[in-house]
Amino acid sequence: MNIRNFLDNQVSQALQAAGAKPGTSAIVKQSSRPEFGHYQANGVIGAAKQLKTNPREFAAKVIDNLDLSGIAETVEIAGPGFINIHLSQTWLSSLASEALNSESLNIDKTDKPDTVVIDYSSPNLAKEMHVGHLRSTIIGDAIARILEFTGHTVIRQNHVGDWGTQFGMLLTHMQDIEQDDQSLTMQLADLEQFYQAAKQRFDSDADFAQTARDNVVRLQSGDPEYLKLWQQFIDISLQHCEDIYHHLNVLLTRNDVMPESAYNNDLSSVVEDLNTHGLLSEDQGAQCVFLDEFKGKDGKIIPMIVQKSDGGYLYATTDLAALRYRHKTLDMTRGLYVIDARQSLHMKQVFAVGKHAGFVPQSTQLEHIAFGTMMGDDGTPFKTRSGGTVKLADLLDEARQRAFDLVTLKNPDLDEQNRRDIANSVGIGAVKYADLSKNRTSDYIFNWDTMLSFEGNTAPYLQYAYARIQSIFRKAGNLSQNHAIELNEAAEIQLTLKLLQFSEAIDSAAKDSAPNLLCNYLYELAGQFMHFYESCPILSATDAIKNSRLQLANLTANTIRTGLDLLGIAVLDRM
RNA sequence: GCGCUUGUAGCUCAACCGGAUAGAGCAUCGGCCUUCUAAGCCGAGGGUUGCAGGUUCGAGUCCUGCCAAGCGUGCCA
Repeated sequence: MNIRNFLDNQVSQALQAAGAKPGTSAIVKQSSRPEFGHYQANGVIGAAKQLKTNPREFAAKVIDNLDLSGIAETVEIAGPGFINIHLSQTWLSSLASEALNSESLNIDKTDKPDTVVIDYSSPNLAKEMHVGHLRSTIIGDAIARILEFTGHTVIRQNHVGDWGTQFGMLLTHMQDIEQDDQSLTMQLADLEQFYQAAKQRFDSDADFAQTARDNVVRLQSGDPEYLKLWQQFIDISLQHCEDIYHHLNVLLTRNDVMPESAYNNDLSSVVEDLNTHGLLSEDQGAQCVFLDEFKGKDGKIIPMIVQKSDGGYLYATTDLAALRYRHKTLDMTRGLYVIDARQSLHMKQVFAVGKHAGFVPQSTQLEHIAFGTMMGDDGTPFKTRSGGTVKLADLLDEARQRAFDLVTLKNPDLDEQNRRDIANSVGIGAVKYADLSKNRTSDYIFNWDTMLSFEGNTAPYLQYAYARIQSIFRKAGNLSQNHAIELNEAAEIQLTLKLLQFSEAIDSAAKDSAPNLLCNYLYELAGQFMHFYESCPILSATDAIKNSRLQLANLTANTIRTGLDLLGIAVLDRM
């Protein structure tokens, strides 16, 4: 049940019954201030303007056509012609009971399910995952979970980079130390160092460099020995990724991996298809697509190059092949690409060329879910103190360690294993939430102290609210189900209303692929709960009130758990 | 040159197809632990929403022009 949508429908119908043009929307929103009720309709004024009538008089006519008996306590005209709706407390409490008795918290599934292909994480397997992969991985994972929850068919695609010239260098280095199996396993345990070692040989040893280049050709021509070596390297690198995904509580598995190399055999036909559609033109030896829509004020068109003058293909070609595959084989109706904002021109080109070439129908909804760069305190891209890239594994270790220190400080009596477990959820949750709670389009400043202060709008705040509720339940003993919810105190009403708005938060997060909207909601919910917790004692209240408040606490816990789960963040019974 | 993105409190960020008095957290200051976990709660101060115009009942939000920053822009991904 999405209350906003429900009221919007009701008021919109009344609006049209009162004489507004068909299709006029009531624009119902949550009220901006408590004295304006629970919801306000903003569309009446504009509709009255269109009809050239007095907004307040028109609003009265709309109310005459609006029947919210049993739902609204009062419906009133305010200001220049707003309609303020105060919901009935009995309606709110009955909705809360319904949510409590529903598996899905009474959240509606979409009536227009899409097959959404979501491309996220997509690291390059030549190196170890670093902080540059963090945002795509956790934002994409949250969006995938949210869309799945709202009833869409979600197909995850981890478009890993497993092909390219660096592999010649890596495999050659690997081959040289393969004789000693033990040593190889050890060296591959740190892929970053392995890459650096191979790179150093490549740069300083001309013979090695030549062998590496020859080996790229051997690999690409399908030499079985080299393919075997390559497969071995890829397996190990993927295992590194899976370890990270596991620690991060990200749902990607090996089944979701659809590597670049999988499209190798499609690339030439992509170029042929473009030619068939008359999109291809040769320029300075390269095969290009020039589209008018990429023409600037200066009259120049930025082309998309799909084949180099030496005959090699580019990532644009691979992306087009992937697009075609996602339509033909996966039946995608909506495609989301959770990729760095710097690729926005590239994504626009892929989408435009893909549609012109008929790789996907015009109706397919293709979206670049862009996000900003992760910055350090100084406003430059996030690096280690010595200027190197930060390995994701190290970053997560630090988060867990810092959280462990804090848990130990706050709760020294818990045994160590317990504190480790709590620290894992708190540390990882804090890292993810800090990112997810921000509007993804702007650059993101990563700061340990802000993130792991564990105060204010952070994952631990939400986890703490949940842990407090669990503590109450432990003390309350058996929880009687299905007890009536009585709303008397302002804090109870506000909490209930907020609980019932979970559906609205999920819908807006799904619509805009914006997990931060869900974060905002959960933070406000936890805040409402904290307020309720302080002002409405539960266990010491009389039975009727105690049971009622326990129901509210229970629904709050279910909502926080579900909401955090959609973000890929765990809850804790104690912390 | 052209294009994309961003500019809101000292700092990090919100503000839901334009809505009523622009909200939080951190930091600062002041209160609250014999009462369900103080990782909490209550309160105070802090703003010309980069600048200038425009559109209208109403603009942080839309349009135009400037300013500033970042990124991208034919054979890396």
